[in-house]
Amino acid sequence: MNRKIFVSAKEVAHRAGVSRSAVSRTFTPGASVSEETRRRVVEAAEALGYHVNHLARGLMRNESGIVCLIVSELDTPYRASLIRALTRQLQSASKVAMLINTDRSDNSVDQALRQAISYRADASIILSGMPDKSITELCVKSGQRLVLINRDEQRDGALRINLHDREAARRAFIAFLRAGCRSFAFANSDVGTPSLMAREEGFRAAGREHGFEITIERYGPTRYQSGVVLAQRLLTREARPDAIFCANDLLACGLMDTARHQFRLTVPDDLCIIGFDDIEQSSWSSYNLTTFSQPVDRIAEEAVSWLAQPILSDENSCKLEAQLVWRGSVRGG
Amino acid sequence: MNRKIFVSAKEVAHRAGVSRSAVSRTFTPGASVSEETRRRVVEAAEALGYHVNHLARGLMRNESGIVCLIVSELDTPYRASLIRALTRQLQSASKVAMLINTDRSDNSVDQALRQAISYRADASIILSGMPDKSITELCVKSGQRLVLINRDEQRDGALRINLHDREAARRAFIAFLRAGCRSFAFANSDVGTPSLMAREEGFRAAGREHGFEITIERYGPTRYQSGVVLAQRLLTREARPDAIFCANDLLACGLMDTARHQFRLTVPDDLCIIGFDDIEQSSWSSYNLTTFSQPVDRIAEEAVSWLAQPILSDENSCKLEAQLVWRGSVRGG
DNA sequence: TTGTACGCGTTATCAG
DNA sequence: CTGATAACGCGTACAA
Repeated sequence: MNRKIFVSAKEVAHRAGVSRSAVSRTFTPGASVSEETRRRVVEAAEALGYHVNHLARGLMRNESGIVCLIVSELDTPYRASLIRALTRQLQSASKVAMLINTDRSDNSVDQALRQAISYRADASIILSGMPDKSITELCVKSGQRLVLINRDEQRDGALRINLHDREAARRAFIAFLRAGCRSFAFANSDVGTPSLMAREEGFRAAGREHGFEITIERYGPTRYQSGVVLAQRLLTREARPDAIFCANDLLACGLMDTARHQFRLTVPDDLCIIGFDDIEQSSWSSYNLTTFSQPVDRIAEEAVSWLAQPILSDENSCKLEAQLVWRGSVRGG
Repeated sequence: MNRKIFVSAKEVAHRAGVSRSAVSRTFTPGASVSEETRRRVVEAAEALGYHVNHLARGLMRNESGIVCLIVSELDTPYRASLIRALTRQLQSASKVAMLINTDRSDNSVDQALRQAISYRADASIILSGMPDKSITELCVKSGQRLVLINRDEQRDGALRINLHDREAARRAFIAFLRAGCRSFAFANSDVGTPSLMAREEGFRAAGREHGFEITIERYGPTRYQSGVVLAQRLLTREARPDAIFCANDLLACGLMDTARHQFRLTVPDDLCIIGFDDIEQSSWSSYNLTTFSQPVDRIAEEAVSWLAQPILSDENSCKLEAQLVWRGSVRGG
C-alpha cells in the first residue's frame, strides 16, 4: 500500500552518465545545460519514466505550487462554475488546486486552513464561510496568500473580491418599477452571508427611496427547496406581491416553479421575478429568468493574477460589477 | 512572494526545551512520548502556530496523502455532485483531493496524470477521458493507485467502477412499453463515452427483442443545448416518437423543454421521457423527470475504501446498479 | 523515554 | 558548463 517506487533524479543521472545536478538543471527552466547533456538526460528520463518530485522541490524552493480552494456545497451550480474557472486559471499559471470541502460551520473552515498550512500551500482561496481571525493572521504571517470571494469581512493582507450587490439590487428595483409592479418582496435564505444581506438591504433601500415598503421573507439554505417554501409564504399573503427579487437563482427557480404549478400564476404577467448568479439553469426555457451574472471568469482572473504579483499593500479590495441579464421573467425589458 | 516563513519542528523543540525528535514523535500517532513532554511540545506548537509539513512528511513516509481527481466539465451537475461525494469521503479517510481540470482530449488527461505523479499522489481517480495505456502503466508501476469511474476500458491494477447501463436501458424500455408507448427513440450526444454507448445499445437491444426498431439520434456534447437540437430532429420526423430515452438528464431537460415550448407537446401524455443521472434539476417541478440515479455516494465509498485496502488482484471491477426513480415524465408509474 | 545521526529527493551555491 | 556539497523539514533506527 505505501510501497511506492518512483524513479528519482539519481537513477536518471546514473543512466545518463551525468551528475544529479545536471538532471536537476535540465528540469529547471532557465538553468544552463549544454544541448548534449540535456538530450541525454531527457532521453534517460523518458525511458525511466522520471518526473520531478514536487514534494521535494517544494521543500527546497519553499513554494509548493499548491493553492487551496475552500468551499462548501460545491455541487451548487454557481460554486461549481466558479471552481471550474479557478482551477483553469490556476493551471494556466502553473499552479494546482487542492479542494477542501467544508460544512457551513466556521470551525470546519479553520480546519481547512490548517490543512492548507500543512501542505504549505502558496495560497488559499475561500469561497464559503469565514475563518477565525487568528488563523488568517497565521496564514498571512507565514507568507501564505489569502483570497476571500464574496466574504465581506476585512482581513489584513488578504485580497477581497466582491460584487456591487447593493447597486445590483437597486437596478433590480428600477426594472420592476418600469415593468409597472407595485408590490415588492425580497426572498432570502436565512444564511446571512454578507453578499446576500447586501442584496436584501440594497433592495429595501431602493424601495424606501421610492416610497415603497419591501416585504422580506427568509428561510433555510440558499437552495431550490427554500424557494418553494418562500413562494408559499409570500404568495399566500393578503397583499400578494407582483415583483419578487430573489437572493439567488436557485431560490428564484424554486419560487417560480411553485408560483406557476401550485399557485397557477403566469410569469411575468402576474408576477415578475429577478434572480442572482446567472446559473446555467436560468437560461433554460422553462425558467428564462432575468438575473444578474456573476463574472466568474473575471473573479478567477483577478484572484489568480493577484497571486502572481508581489504583495502591494495591506488593504486589497476588488469590486466587480454584476451585469443584468435580461430575459423573460420581467415585463418590458 | 516566495518568502514563506512557516515555523518548523526545530523551533518548537527549542521553545519546549526538548529535542526535535520529541516534537516529531508528539505528532506521530502511536509513538512513545511521556505525558509531560507531549504537553510542553503541544503548548509550544500552539503558541508558535506550528503545523507539520506534509511535504516533508510525504517525502519521508513515501505517502503524500494526496489523491488526484481528474475531470472535465466539472460544472456539470452530475460531475459536481460526484466530486463533492469524493472529496468528503477522502477527507474522512484523512486524504486530500487535488483537482485537475481537463478538456476532452486524452492528451490533457495524460498531462494530468503526469501532474499526479509529480506530486507523488497516492492515487488518481479519473472521471473523464481515458489516458494512454503507457501512462497508466507507469502509474501502477510506480505504486500509484488508479480508479476509473464510468470508463470502460481495462487497465491492469486499476479499479473500474461502472454501472449496469445495459440493464437500466432495458428497464427504461419496459417502462415505456407498460406506459403504452409504441414509437421509441434514443437521444444521445456524439461523445461516444462507453457508458453512454452502453445505454444506447442496451435500449436498442431491448427494443429489438420486443420487435421494435429504435430511432437513434446523436448530437454535440452531453448538455442541455444538445437536448434542444435532438428534440428538433426527433420531433419533426414523420413518425414522431412517443417515448424518448435520453443518455443523461441534461439532454432530457433540453429535450423536454423544447417538446413543450416549441412543439406544444404535453409530457407524459403526448411524449414520455426518461433520463439518466438523477441530477437535482430532475426533481424540480418543471421537469419532474423519471430517471436513473447514479449512486454517487456508493461510488465514492467504493473508490475510497479500495484505496485504503492493500491491493488484492490485478483485475478489479465493481458494478453498481442504477436505480429507477419514478416521477411524472412517464405515464403509469 | 529521550537524543543523535542519517536519509528521503530536490535545488542553490560554489569551486573547478 | 559541470560536479560535489549543503541545506530544506521530517521520520526513525540506534544507542543511551
